[in-house]
Amino acid sequence: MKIGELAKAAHVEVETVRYYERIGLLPAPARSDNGYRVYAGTHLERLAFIRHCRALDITLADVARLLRFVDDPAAQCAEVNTLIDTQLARVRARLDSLRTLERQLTTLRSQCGTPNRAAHCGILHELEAPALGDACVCHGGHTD
Amino acid sequence: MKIGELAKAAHVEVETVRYYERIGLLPAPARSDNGYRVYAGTHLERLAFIRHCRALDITLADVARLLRFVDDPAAQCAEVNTLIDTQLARVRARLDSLRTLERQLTTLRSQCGTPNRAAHCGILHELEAPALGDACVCHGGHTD
DNA sequence: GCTTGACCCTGTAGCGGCTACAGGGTGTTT
DNA sequence: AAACACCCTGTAGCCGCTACAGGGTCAAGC
Repeated sequence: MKIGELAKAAHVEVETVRYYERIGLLPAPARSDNGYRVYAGTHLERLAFIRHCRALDITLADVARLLRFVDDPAAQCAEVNTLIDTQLARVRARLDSLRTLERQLTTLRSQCGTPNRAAHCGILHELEAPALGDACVCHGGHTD
Repeated sequence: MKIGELAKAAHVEVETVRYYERIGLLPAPARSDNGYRVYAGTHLERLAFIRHCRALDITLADVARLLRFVDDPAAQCAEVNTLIDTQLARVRARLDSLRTLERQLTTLRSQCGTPNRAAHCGILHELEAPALGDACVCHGGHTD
């Protein structure tokens, strides 16, 4: 399998495959006489594993950690649980902050009904508010 | 006001202030005899404006656009509304995808009750599944 | 046999939004 | 006079790719 075929099979860009090799996530494959990379089925499996993790927004550093378990089936997998838990906590924290952000932006948006001169624009006015030490509609009572 | 004082007042790193100047968001201030930057109140206002926008996760490119309205109070502010709407749409899209992600990770996490050998770890097993063309618990029936 | 086009190679730079140095100068305090 | 906090410029690093530039290789069609 050449790199283009591998990439297509895994729905990944060719450059991404080379990138994963460069950072050591994907082992360097054999080369044919002309210098082209030649991949085996195990490479596709590993690449699919990586992409599956990435679809779950797991960092490449954590993917590397998970791959160590793939490579060492006899190891205890407690760290795998911890890693998924941490990832879940990260996602939930980000969810919380995005929910807050949504509220803030909605409130901010409601400050401008009909477009106006910038000088009287409710949105710009609110964005400027904390600069003057006032409270703003989007960030509750405090100016941060 | 020296850069350290400005930074402290706006709860920003000194490097960030210099960075904003370098990319043209913050106008270059006057310099004192020793070459130190000397800031006026308007700089603090502008910096607070930028940070307020950043707290709302508005990109620096969009902040630059907003600042143009601050600088030109006679302009029509319709673009401001559009910009906030776009930002809100971005946040909501990200919220959707994070909610999906949370479900997927929760399902994945449930695959491992008690830590085990990696060879029998339900989580690793599920992460490997699509590599073998099987369905995985986290991504529904299809293999992505 | 010569061109076209699709593919492959290496190496490097860019994205955003900072952050962190290195290697220097300045200014106040002890 | 030394210690320390602050300031300066310039550059490189973070993440996870993506996009070149500048080449080589190979099969198909004329």
